[in-house]
Amino acid sequence: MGRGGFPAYRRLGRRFFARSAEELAPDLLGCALVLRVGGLTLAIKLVEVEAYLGVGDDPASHAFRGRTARNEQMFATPGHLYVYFTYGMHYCSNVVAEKKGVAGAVLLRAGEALQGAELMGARRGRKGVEIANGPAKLCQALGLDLRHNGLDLTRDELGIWPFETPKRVARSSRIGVREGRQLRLRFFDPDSPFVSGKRT
DNA sequence: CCATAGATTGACT
DNA sequence: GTCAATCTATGGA
Repeated sequence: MGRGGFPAYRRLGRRFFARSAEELAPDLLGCALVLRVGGLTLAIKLVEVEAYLGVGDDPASHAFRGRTARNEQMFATPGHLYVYFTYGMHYCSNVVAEKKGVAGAVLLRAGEALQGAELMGARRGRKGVEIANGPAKLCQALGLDLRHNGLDLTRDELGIWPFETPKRVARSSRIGVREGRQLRLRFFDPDSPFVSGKRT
């Protein structure tokens, strides 16, 4: 049995992820992202995510111009993990949505440490809200990089569990994107202090 | 508080 | 060659 209150039978399965990124994104808020490695459990409650759409639908999406080596996982079976490297030094992670062959993903932007805060804080050189209030910070806290690209969140060492339901869900345009600003595909818990910087 | 520069590499045009 | 789904330090109000 999983220690830390994340038993296998409660883990989110394929069906939960198999829908559009825009539908999936808000339902990920309040869920726990759990990594089990070396007998250790790290858990983060998701408080901010962004949906990225498929080919030709969303100029800010890595999949906008079609399939490439980098964005391959955006077309994978739903429930997989898409990790990309950016700005020469950072990793960001996404949950794959839609159905196999159709691109769509949800960027994990920010969360609150639930378990393993000491280790994650040490990795980040920060504490409290600074542990995972940004997509690259969240990856650094969990130690996620390209080795984790393509993991199956329904079976592998990283998974997602229902944890709590946010009282409210707010919606805004996405952060750090130039095009596609009219698409309001950022979802966050407006009552959480653990969201990243701006909150328009 | 806010604004801005620099870091640093690979993917894509 | 250009620039990115970012973060941090620093400098000024």
